[in-house]
Amino acid sequence: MQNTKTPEEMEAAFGQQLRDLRLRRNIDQRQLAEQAGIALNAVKNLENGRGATLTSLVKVLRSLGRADWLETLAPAVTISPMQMLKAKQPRQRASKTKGNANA
Amino acid sequence: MQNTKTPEEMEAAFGQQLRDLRLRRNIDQRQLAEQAGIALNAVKNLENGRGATLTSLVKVLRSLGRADWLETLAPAVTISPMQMLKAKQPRQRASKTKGNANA
DNA sequence: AAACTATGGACTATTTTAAGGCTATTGATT
DNA sequence: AATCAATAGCCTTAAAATAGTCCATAGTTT
Repeated sequence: MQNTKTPEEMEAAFGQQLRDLRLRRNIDQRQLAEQAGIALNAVKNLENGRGATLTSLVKVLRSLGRADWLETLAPAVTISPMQMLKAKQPRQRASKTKGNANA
Repeated sequence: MQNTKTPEEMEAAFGQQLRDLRLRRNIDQRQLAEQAGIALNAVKNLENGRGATLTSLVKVLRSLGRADWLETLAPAVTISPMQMLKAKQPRQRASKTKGNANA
């Protein structure tokens, strides 16, 4: 069962979360824009899911004190020193062999 | 103690995580771009932190099966039905009173 | 209910990114 | 070590986002 949301819907829902974060801190869009160092319009775009750049998002997250969230996408896999010795270095490019490695 | 990373560095580090996700699935940038329905260059931009749109990011996350991550930014606060009765409806706009509500 | 003000929406100019193609590099494979 | 293929980088054009301003709408406050 996959998510049926369209990218547009996902952006809008995401914008709502940003808004929630901002409101919990009780600051208005103008203040946030100023703190983040971007235009008020950029904040509006983000919250309304009307298109934004990753740069704007990052700056806003920093301002909201949630920059750490960006690091939670692909948590680094930690292995023991013993395993480390055996392990081959991680792949830097996708491999040719069609049979793909893992899920 | 705050993070000293610049927005640029954060974008680059984030791009690296995207790359990690992709490599774990062992697909190349071209395939990912195709699946996501965006240009190969957009994928490069994302992974190298050279500027990207939120739309591109969302499409890529969908393709990588990590769209759910987008919903983890501001988890909705759940309260009991009893609390619900007392609770005032959440703020829709930042308040004027300078004393801000919560951290 | 009246006043106040945060937010949405539109508009224009400017900057940035997407798209598509092409080459150079370099990791991976045999 | 030689080949093959994934990726970086650059170019041009089109599309999209930013910035700045103004006004309309609608929460909030008094």
